[in-house]
This record gives sequence, structure tokens and C-alpha cells, in this order.
Amino acid sequence: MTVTAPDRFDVVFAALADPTRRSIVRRLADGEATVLELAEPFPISLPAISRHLKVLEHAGLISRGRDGQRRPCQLRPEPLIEIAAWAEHTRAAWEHRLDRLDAHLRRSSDHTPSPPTPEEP
Amino acid sequence: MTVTAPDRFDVVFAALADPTRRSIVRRLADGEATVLELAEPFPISLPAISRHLKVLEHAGLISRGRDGQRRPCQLRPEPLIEIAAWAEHTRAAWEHRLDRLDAHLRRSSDHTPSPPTPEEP
DNA sequence: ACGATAGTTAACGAGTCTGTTAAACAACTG
DNA sequence: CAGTTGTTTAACAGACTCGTTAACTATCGT
Repeated sequence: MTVTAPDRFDVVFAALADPTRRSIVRRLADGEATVLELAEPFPISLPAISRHLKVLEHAGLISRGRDGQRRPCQLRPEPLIEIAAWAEHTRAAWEHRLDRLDAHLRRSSDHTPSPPTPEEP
Repeated sequence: MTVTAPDRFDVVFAALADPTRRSIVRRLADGEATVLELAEPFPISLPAISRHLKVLEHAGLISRGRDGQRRPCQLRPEPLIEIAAWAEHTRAAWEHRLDRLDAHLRRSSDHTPSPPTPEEP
């Protein structure tokens, strides 16, 4: 257990920070696959894949079922939606701030030599 | 020198995997800020902040200028757009695959049970 | 029950974060 | 010039990550 509460985004971004895991996620977007099928394109050992899958599962990016001795993996898109929304929201805030700055500069072009960085009241 | 070419997304996702750095990014969406201003909300030392900023800069998420002895930081939204697009694209592929599966099931059986994802009218 | 197939856990090493403190560098100020 | 403010670099410790191999569990097929 970690002392500080682990943000949900921490584990999702960290999971996607690895190229192997992103590749697995991308692969699972095309449909369910077993561990061996997922491992096939990569030059690394099966235990390494197994741990990557555990990381993805822990991040909520995949879920695993049971089919005999196989453990098929499925993509769970919710975290993808969340991080896309976060990135988009942050970008939108940035753009909105630029708009406000632009409007401010437009207004104060006559007199009122205000500082270049307008603080929000 | 790194042996394997480091994917651009690796460094962006890794940069955003840290809550302090995400918080800084979020803060910069509201406008330019100096290192001291960015450090103020956090209980960690200034060198730690400086290194976080270096990581963000290396990921292309911020750029830094010069204003006397200050080094003001600015958000660069391009990487945010890229990862949002990646997540959305992956999610879209997943959804499309479900649509195809649904259509296939519809075609290949007469008495189709109620589909689990009621998306089509 | 046996062996083959599918996957996980254990133990370990190399390398990479993240934080610290102390010291340095850079630019403004008196 | 000296002192102060803003920021970075150096050196180091602790934790985590990613890979390995060896051994283990679980399920299928005969």
C-alpha cells in the first residue's frame, strides 16, 4: 500500500508510457486476444508480457476472462476516454486563456498601460 | 545514446504520469508562470521542481523564455492534442470492432438476442 | 494419471525515477 | 563591488521498473 493516495491518472498514464503496453492496447482494440497471442509480436519473454498485462489490468485498461486454460484479454476503453478528456480539457483551458488575453489586449489598446499578464480577480 | 529509438509518446505519457507534473501542466494552462510560482503549491524542494520542468520541456509540453533572472514557463499544447488523438483513435477502433461484431452476429443468426451495446437506431 | 499447453510467481540485476542537501551560476539592486 | 533573488547542477539514497531464468500452478487431451 502506498502512503499517499495514488491518483487514478498516475497509473493510467504510467501504464501507457511503455511502448509494449501501448502496442498491446492498440492490438486489443481490434478484439480479444490471449496472452500468447499478445506476446507473439514481441521479442521479450512471457513473464515480461504477463507483468505488462497485470499493469494494464491494474490501470483498468484491460479485463481478463477465463476460457479453459486461456486467459483472454479485453480492452476497457474507459481510461482512454478519461485521459483524452483530461488532455482536451487542459488544452481547452489554455486556448480559452489565450482568447481572454487577446480580448484584453484589444480593449486596452487605447490608454491604460496594463501589465502584460492579467491576473484573474 | 539510447540503443532503441525512444518513441515520442513514451516521454509524453511518462511526463504526465507524475501528479506534480500534471498539476504544473494544469496550472500553466491558465497562463505563463515562473519556476518559483509553479513551485509554490508543492511541499517539495526547488531542485525537484526544476527537474520536473526539465522533464516537461523534454516532452515538449512546456517551453521556457527569459525575463531577467526568471525563466517563465509556457504550456505547449501539441503533445496534449497528440495523446488525446491517440486515445480517441484507439477507442474508436475498439468501438468500430464492436460494431462489426454486432453486425456479424445480426447477419449470421435469425433470432438475434438483444445486443449488449444499443448504439444503432 | 501423464504429458503438453497456457500462464503466473519468485528471485534477482541493471537501469531509471524522485526526492534530498549543498553548492554553483546568473541577473538584478544597492 | 557585495548582497539578494531566481534557478540550475552535483552527488547521493531509496524506491520502482523492466528484463531475465527457473520453478510453479492450472487446464486440456488421451
